[in-house]
Amino acid sequence: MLSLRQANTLSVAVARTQFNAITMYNTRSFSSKSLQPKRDPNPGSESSGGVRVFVRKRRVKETVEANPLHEQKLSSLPDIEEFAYKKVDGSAGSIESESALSVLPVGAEVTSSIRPTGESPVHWQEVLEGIRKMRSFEDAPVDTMGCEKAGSVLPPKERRFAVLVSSLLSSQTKDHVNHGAIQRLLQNGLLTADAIVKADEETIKGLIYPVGFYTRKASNLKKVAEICLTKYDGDIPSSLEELLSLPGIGPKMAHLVMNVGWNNVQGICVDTHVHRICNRLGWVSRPGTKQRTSTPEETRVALQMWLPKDEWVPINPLLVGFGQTICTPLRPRCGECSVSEFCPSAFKETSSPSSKSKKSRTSKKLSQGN
DNA sequence: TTCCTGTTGC
DNA sequence: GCAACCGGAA
Repeated sequence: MLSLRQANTLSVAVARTQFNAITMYNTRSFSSKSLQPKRDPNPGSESSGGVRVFVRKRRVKETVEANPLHEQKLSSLPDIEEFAYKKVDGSAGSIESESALSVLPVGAEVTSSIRPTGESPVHWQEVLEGIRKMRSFEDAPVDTMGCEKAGSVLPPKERRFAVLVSSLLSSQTKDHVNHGAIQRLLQNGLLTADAIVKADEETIKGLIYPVGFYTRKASNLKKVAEICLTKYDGDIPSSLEELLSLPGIGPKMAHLVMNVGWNNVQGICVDTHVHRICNRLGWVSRPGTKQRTSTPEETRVALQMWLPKDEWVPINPLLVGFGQTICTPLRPRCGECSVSEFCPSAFKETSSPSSKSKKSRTSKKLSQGN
C-alpha cells in the first residue's frame, strides 16, 4: 500500500459533505479560497449506496456548477487524473481513466493517483512557484511568438493547421524568425493544406527562409500538406501516433501539437530547455540511477513519472521562457535566479566549456551524473 | 564557439 | 550515439 507521503504528493483534498459525497479537488488548480467542498448538485442519483467522486479541474468548475448536465460535460473533458482507492475490506480499486464522475464504495479511502509512480523531488513546488514569479517579470520570446500562438485568430481547423506548420518550421529556429515565416505564409494565403499542395516548393522555400533547414522543411511541408489533405480532409491528425508518422514531426512537436492544437494532453512537450533545466534541477534521472537523462525523450518519461498532470502543459512555456532569459544553456544567470538555493547545479557552470580541452570536457560530462 | 522550443538516417 | 540539415546571432 502507498504511504501517506506518496498520497500527499497528489495534493488532493478530500472532504465529506452532508450528502455523504466526496469531492476531490486538485489543490494546485485551486486557490485556497476556492477549496471549500461543494455539495453534490444531484445527490443520491445512481449512487446506489456508493459515494460520488468528482475529479476535475479548475477551469471546468463553472460549467459543473451551472449546468445540471454536469456528468456529460465532465466526462467529455480531457486531462482527468486517475486515482486509486482502498475499499473497506482492504482491496484496491481505481477510478477509470478519463472518467470524471465515478462512484466510490462507501468508506473507501483515496490512496493515490495512479499515474505518478516516481518520487517527487523535494521542494519542486517552491521551485516551480519561484520560476513563475521570475517569469512574470521577464518577457521571453516564447511569450509573444511561441508556436502555440500561431493562428490564434483563425477558425479551429485552420488554427490547428497553423499550429502544425509552425511546429514544423520552428525547430532550431529563433522564435521571431519562425513567427515571420508564418506571417508570410499567411499573407500569401499559404497556411492551408490545400494551398500548400497547389503551391510550388520553391515558393514555399522562399517564403519560409530564413528558418533553419528551410530546404528540408519546405519539402516536408509539401508532404505533410498532401497527407493532411488526402487522409484528414485538410485537417491535421488527432493522435500522437499519426502525428509522429508525419515527416519532420518528432516527439517534441507531436506533443506540442496534441497539447495546443487539440487540447489533448498525451505527454509533456520536452524540448532542449525543459531537458536542460530539469537535469540541472536534478528533477529527472536515468531509471534506477542518479545519472542525468541523455535525451529529451528520456527526460519526458522521467518527468511524467512524478509531475502532476495538470502541470504537463504549463511546464513547457514556463521552462522555455526561463531557459531563454535566466537559465540559459551557456552561462546561466544563477545570480539572478531566485531558486538557486534549491538547484544542485547553481553556480557550477560558470566557466566556458571551450576553455577546457575536449578530453576533459568529455570526462566532465561523464562524471556529471550525480 | 555555441546555440537556436528538432528530426532523421546511419 | 552522432553527423547532417541551415544560416545567423551573441
